[in-house]
Amino acid sequence: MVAPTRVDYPQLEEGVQRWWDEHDILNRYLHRNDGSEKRWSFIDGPMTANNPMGVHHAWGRTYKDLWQRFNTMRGYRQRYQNGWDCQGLHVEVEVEKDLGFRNKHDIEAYGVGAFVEKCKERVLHFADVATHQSIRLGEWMDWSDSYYTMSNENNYTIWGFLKKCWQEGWIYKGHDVMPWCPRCGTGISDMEINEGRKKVTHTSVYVRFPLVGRLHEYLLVWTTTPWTLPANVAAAVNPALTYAKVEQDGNVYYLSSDVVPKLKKLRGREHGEAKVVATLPGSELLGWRYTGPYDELPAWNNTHTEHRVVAWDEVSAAEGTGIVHIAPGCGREDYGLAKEDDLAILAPVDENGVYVDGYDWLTGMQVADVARPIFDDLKEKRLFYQTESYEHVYPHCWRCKTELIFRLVEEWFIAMGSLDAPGDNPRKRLVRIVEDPAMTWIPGFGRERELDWLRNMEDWMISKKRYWGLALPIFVCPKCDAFEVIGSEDELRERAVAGWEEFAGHTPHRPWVDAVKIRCAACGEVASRIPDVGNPWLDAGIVPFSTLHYRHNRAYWRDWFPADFITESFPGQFRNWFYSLLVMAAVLEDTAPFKTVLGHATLIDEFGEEFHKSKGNSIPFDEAAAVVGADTMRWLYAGAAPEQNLRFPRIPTESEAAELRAVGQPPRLNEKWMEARAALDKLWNVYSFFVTYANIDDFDPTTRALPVSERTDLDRWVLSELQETMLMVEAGLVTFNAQRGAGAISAFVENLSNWYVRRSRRRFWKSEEDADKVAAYLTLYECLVTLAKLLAPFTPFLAESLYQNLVRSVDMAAPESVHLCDWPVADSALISPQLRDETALVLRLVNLGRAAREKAQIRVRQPLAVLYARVHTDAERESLTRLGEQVLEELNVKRLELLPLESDMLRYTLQPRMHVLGPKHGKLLPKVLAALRSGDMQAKARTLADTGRLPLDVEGQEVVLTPDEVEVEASAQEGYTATEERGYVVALDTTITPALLAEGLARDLTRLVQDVRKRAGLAVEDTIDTWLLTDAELAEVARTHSAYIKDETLTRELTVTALDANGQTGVSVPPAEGYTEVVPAAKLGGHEVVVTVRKR
RNA sequence: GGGCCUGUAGCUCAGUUGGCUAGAGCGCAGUCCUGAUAAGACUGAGGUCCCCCGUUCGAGCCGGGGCAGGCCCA
Repeated sequence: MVAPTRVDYPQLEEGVQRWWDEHDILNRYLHRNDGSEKRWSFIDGPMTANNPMGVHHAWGRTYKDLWQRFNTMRGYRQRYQNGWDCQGLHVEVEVEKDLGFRNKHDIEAYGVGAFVEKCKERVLHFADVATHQSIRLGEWMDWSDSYYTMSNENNYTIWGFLKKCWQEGWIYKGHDVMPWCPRCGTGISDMEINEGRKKVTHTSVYVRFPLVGRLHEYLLVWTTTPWTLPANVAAAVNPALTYAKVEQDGNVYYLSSDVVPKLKKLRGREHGEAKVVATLPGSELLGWRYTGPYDELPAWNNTHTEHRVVAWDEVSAAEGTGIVHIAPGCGREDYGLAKEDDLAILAPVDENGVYVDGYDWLTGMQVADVARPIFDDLKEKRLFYQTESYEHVYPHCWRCKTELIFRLVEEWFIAMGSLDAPGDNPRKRLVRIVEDPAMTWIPGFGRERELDWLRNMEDWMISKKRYWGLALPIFVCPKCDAFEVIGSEDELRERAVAGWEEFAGHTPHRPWVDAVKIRCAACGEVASRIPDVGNPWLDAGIVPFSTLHYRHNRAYWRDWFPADFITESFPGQFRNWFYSLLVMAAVLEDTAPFKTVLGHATLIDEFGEEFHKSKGNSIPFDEAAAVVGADTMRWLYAGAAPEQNLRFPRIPTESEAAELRAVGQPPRLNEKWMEARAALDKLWNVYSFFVTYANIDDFDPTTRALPVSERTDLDRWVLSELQETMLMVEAGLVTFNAQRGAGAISAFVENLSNWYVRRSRRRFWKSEEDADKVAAYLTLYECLVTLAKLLAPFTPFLAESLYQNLVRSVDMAAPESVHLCDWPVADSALISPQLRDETALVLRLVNLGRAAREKAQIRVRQPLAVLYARVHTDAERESLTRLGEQVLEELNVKRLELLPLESDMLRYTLQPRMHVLGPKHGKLLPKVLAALRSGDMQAKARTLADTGRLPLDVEGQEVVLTPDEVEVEASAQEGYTATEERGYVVALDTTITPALLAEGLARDLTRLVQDVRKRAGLAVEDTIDTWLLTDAELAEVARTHSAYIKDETLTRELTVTALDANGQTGVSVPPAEGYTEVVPAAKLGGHEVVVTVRKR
């Protein structure tokens, strides 16, 4: 067995990984439970294979691996399948960047087929990169069996899903207004829009709309996007706002009352004085007709409708005129309003932002170029009022910085239906599934979040006008406009009337699948697939079907569906993965796709910022692993509260780490990391301690045995704690609470290190090998081996290292790896509540004793004669007669005396127990308390102690209190060196006799020699000869206590030489080859001493 | 505007069904202990438990109303 005192985690992990690889441990782990009756189904949410993995991905992956490992050790058969998310715009964007493309034309010119192949290549590359990074994390998956959402099976299973939706009548073609880059010719998603907002100044314009039937009366409207005026169909007012009727230059304007002052500023030279002649509520304007600014255009004339004033609650007077120009084809809110109020919709521009036919002189012009011509045109038509510079934050394309426009596009949707509607629909199914308490959400608020989304979400827009993605299997007939959905590759082949040969042998992607034509079932015309690709969440949502062979092996699917467990980062997933999983399971089987979902919050950097590639603060996982180690990160993640954002501490830079490595040191981490890893470091210390002495003693645990019943209280206590820890870790993990599990392990390591090992050190370093020593070895060994197994799911590398060194080095019959071991099961017979309580009592008294020493300013090395203790119960007094020795040893006191009740060191106070008295006395309670607290407390305490009852006079009535209602608490009388806590009192006799003083000096001296030994570079077990040169007084002490000093310092021969009053020595001269230190007088109670040690 | 969550020590957070003098870790100051320890122990400084109102003998906790922050949806 070998264990350095300091551990270099990254180095250790590299070694363990190499060993795993050499011994094919992963494979044996994957097949360990092949024959098991029990199965546990985990489904991996696919990670985007578009970039290397950052440390923020490792949080969730730690959870995934942790529960798989835990359940493997518990004997559950599993699939261990990892997944990669492959299709979508984010991949296209990266490939476009790589190729230097700027827009869709570049892609078309390059060739869609070649471009799609590039996307595939990129995905395969980064799946490979992330696989290696995940292995570095210690994540154990069947890496040869990862699923890819771009696979044929995944895509065709979605086709089946879409066909089912279509058969139910839930697929439809709809329209939506979305942000659009006229240069790139593509829609911009909500995620993308957030990256491109910029502050800009536009020339806004005030326009007057002439009211029909009210001569010279106008609505005054305002817009920052003049190019949308030709698409105007309505004007919106807030019915709750007050509007003013203003007279100016012989005309009448309507606008929000709040804006009137602004009008005076605006009027400029062209307009005269404005006068408010009346006010009226917005509701009165509703339904008024007006003449639109571009009614002369054919596009408007084709609508066969009129412009009118409509109501919109969102209209405010904060900007503009309180009357909003509505162009439903050019604005999201406008479009929403149009649907509500059944307004006409004009879509004036094409995908390049150019006016389409029907807009007369505008047709063929770019939106970016029309502001000035439109102002001129309005002036000519006498509709122009004024322009105004307006600064605001406006969305831009995050790739090419072009200002976005809002544009009506045709998209495909899955209808969600309404909860109020009659009959069946997806929304009803989804809500029912998520409301079912059989589904567990951790943290619990997740369910409400998801339900909120499900109740309020719009229909699911599944189409995107791009290239790399699911080919939506929707075929539209050019003649009769009927559409149908093809549900599988077989169906496509059967229906194909053209292009099949061209497609055969390709993946179902653009452009190859586009070649296939079918015959319209309704009219017999040849129909083509729509060019759109699918929303990538379809790809991820189908996974519980596609990867479980839903189409071809229903028995297998039934075996693994639904998932027992999924875990992902909460933010976003409510409307992404969780949502798509739910929709697909609801549509296909009307059932839940998973039983338990664990969500975690966001990993943030040391400054509280989210990790983001574009911010430049992303930390590649393997870089961090090389410095802090994978186990350290895993421990940080496992110990974190999943519902709270987790701060990732700063890691040393490459150069800092390299500097230390150059001198053979592991990278030094900051306090935050040290704190996060404290339990692991502490465990390593204990382990290193054990190995040190086991080596010295040549201790072999396989050849020794000693029944637990024959071991000491201390041993049985720590074994009891160990069993309880096992129960707690298991209880935590079974309920998907890793924090609880990690916390239990940390707490145990703390107890093991700070009490068990601290109290047991002497048992290990004493020279004779008796039953007590064997007991100590066996007990500590048991603790360490069990900890290795408990830690295996959390920190697989460290656990393996401990296990190999502790177990495999002595027992070749044991499982070859800790990850092939069974999960340790607690032996409840070893749990002793009595020992737990007794040890807690000892610890309490020790702490009180240390505090008392602090108060008396007497260091622990100075022995004292008597410690007085006051405890509560007879049982506690009895315990102390057995365990008092531990208290005395720890506190360096000779004798323990229990204080009698009547001791004059104590005084008593009466503590009312509110939760008993409160319900009993209610409103009378304040008076009862007053009566209790008045008068002689000591006498009352005595009465209660003697008679078991305490009568009180409360407003002439007798109220009797009993011991379970009032607690008698002892505290120390003033003037004693005593400390107390909740009625436990510890007092010290601070008299230091000359004998005690000498003994204290001897201990100081011993400690000094130990320090010298250490600095001399001696090994722990080296025996030495020691020379001391000092004054007569200390020399005398050293001679008196020589046996003690020799024993403690492994000194065989101790030579003490006293200086006489003149500083002259006697005879003995220390050898020149020894190691000598002069210890100044200040360090040893005023005695200077020269210490020499020499290895024998 | 709607939903969910959060507000307690300098920082990060606990705080059980309402009950005595509100806790922990880190950090800070001091003392101690240590041949396992980059460890540990003790003491100290540090709080309007976001604010207001209510219920109650009693509110950090329950109810109402605000304020501030986060996430999501409009």
